Amino acid sequence: MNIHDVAKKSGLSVVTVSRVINNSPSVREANRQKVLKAMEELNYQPNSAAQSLVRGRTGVIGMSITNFNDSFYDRVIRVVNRKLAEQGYFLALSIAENEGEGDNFLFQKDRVDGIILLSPIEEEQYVAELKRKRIPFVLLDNQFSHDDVSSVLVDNYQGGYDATKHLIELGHTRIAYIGGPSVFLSVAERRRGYIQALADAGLSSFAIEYSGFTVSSGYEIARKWIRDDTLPTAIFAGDDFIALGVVQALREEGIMVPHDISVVGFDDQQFVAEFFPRLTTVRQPEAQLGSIGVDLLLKHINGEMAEPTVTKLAPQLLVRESTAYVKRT
Amino acid sequence: MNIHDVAKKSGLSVVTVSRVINNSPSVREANRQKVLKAMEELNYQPNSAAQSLVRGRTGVIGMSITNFNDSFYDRVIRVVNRKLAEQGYFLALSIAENEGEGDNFLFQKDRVDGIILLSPIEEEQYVAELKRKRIPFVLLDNQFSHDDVSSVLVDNYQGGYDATKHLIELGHTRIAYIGGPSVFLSVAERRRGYIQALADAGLSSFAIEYSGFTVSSGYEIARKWIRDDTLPTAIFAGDDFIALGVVQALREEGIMVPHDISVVGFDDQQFVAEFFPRLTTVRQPEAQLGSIGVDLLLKHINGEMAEPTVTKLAPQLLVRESTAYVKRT
DNA sequence: TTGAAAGCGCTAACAA
DNA sequence: TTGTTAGCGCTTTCAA
Repeated sequence: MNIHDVAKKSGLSVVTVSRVINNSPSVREANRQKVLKAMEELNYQPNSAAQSLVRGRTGVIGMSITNFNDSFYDRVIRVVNRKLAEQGYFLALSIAENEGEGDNFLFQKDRVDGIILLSPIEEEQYVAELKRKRIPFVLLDNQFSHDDVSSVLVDNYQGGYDATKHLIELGHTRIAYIGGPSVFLSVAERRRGYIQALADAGLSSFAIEYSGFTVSSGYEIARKWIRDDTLPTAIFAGDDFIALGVVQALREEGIMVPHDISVVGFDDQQFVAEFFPRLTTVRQPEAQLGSIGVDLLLKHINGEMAEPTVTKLAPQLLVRESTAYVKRT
Repeated sequence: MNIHDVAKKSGLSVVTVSRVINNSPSVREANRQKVLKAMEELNYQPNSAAQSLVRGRTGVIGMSITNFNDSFYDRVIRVVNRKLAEQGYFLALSIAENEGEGDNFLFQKDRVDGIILLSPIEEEQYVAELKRKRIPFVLLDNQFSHDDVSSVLVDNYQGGYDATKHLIELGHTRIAYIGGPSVFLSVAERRRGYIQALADAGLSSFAIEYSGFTVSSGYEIARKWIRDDTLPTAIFAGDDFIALGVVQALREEGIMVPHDISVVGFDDQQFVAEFFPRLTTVRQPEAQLGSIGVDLLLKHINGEMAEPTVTKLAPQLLVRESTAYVKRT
C-alpha cells in the first residue's frame, strides 16, 4: 500500500499524487479529486520514514523529562505540545532515567529535528552530546550556564526576593528559608534573593534549612523548630510541597497559618492549591517558558539564530491566604 | 555524512559497514576495527529514517498519556520504558489532549511499531482508529471492553471488595463510599465491590457519594457529612486524593483518623503517602500492568498472538495507619 | 499542469 | 568473508 498503488488507482502518476499530498497548487482540481478519492478508498497514508529520508527532516521535536508527577512539568509540556502543533511539529516525550549517555533514542539527528531539555538532570553531559551530534536544542529551567546554548529559565533570585519582600512588608522580621536540595542552582538563587531582600530591609536571616522537595521534609523541619522552640514568624519555603508540610506540622501543634505564622511556597503546585489555607506562592511562568523555548528552538532549526540567547523570566508572586501581618506581641 | 563516507574512509564497501552496524558475525575482526575507527572519526550515526524505511520497522513504541501529574502514571511509564529498553525498543510518549482523531502523530504505522494506550479518554475512537490503520496496540487501564483487543487492567471490583472487607473486619458497620466521577467504569466497579462486600456481611451501604478525583472534593463531602451530622464510622474513598481531603476535613473538626473514623484510599499516590496518618490504600500493580502490557504488545507485533487477551490484575490492599477497630459506643 | 528519472541512506538477496 | 545490485517509498529536478 504505497504511493504507486494510489497512482495506479487514480490513473495519474506518483508525482501528481505526491503533489496532492503536499498541497501543491499545480494540480488540476479534477485530478486532485481523483487522487483524494483513491487515497480515501485505499485508506492510504504516506510513509513517514520515506518522507523523512528524502526531506531530511522529520517534523518531530523531542523533549526529555525526568519526572511525570509534577504539575509544573505538566503545564510546560502542554504548552509546548500546543505551540509545536501550531507550527506543524509533533512533540515526542521521553523519560530520562539516570542512564549513561546515548540511551536517549531521541538524541539522533534523524529522529527529531530538535530537542528540548526540560530541567535536565545530567545537564552537562546532555549538552555535550547534543553539541557533538549537532542537533539543535534548547534548555528549559536548566541549572548551569553554557556557552553557545540557548535557554529559558525563571529568575529564581527574583522569586526569592519577591517572596521575602512580601513577608517583610507584612512586618515580619524573623523570616526563615527552607530550600530544596542544595545542589540545585534554583535553590541557591532563591536563597540569594531571600538574603538580599532581608539585607535591603536591614534584616538578616533568621534560619536557613535544606531539605528534599517533599511534604514530609517540610514537616520534619517545622517539627524540629517547634521542638527546639526556634520558630520564626514567617517562612519562605522554596517549594510548595515543603510549604505544605510546614503548614501541617504547625497546625498539629495548634499554630495557625497565617494567624500565627506566615508561609510562602514556590511553584503553585496544582495539588497543593487544594489545601487550606490556600498557599501564597511564587508561580513560574510555564506558558512563557514553553512558548519562548519553542520559538528559540525553531529559530535555531531554521538557521534564523545568529547568537544563542539566554532568557530569564520573571516569576509571579501569588498572594493568597497563608500570609498575613505579623502578630503584635 | 553517510554510510558511503564511512565505506570510503575505511577502504571497505558499504555492505561491510552495514554489517558492522548490525553486528553481523561475518566480518573479519581487522575490518570490523577499521570500520569502527572510521565511524568514530567521522562521528557517524546511521540514519534511522533510512533504516526504518528499508527494514519496515522503527524500533519505537508509542504511548499515549492524558496527564503528567499522577504517580500512578509515572510508575507505569517507568516500568514500560525499562521493559521496552530490555527488548530493544524505545518508548515515545505523547500527550493526548481532547483533540479530534488523527491529531496524534504516533498513530501512523510507520512512525511506531506499536502503541500502548494508557487510561485513554476517547477510548472508543482511538481503538477504532488504530484498528482501521492496522497498528498493533494494547490498552492499559481501559474503561470499556472491546472485541479483538488485548488489554490489561486492574480488578477494581476486587479492590473495592478488599477495601470494604477490611473495614468490616475491623468491626465497622456504617461504611460509606466516595467515588470519583461516575462516568468511569473503575468508579462503578469499586462501588460494586463495596456493595458486594457489605452484602456478604449482611450489611448495606451507609452512604454513596461521587466527586472529582481531588483533595478538595473529598474535603467538601466530609464537611457536608459533618454539617448534616451523618458521618459514617468508616469511609472507603475511591482515590487517595479524595481520602486525603476527607482526613483533612475531619481533623479540622477534631475528629481523629483512625481513632474516631477509619479511611481507606486507592492508588497509593506518592504525594499522599507523605501525610499522617499514613493512608491505608489499595495499590494498583503498576509494574505488572506495564510489564504484561509490553509483553502482549510485542507478541502482537511479532504475530505470536492468536487471540487477544484481557488480563485482570489483582490490586493489593496496603494496611497502614488510617484504619482501626471501630470505637466501642 | 503533468510525468520520467534520479536519488535520499540504508539493508537484503545473490554472487563471488 | 566481501561486494554488486536492487530496491524500501517518497520528493525533486527537469523536460514536455
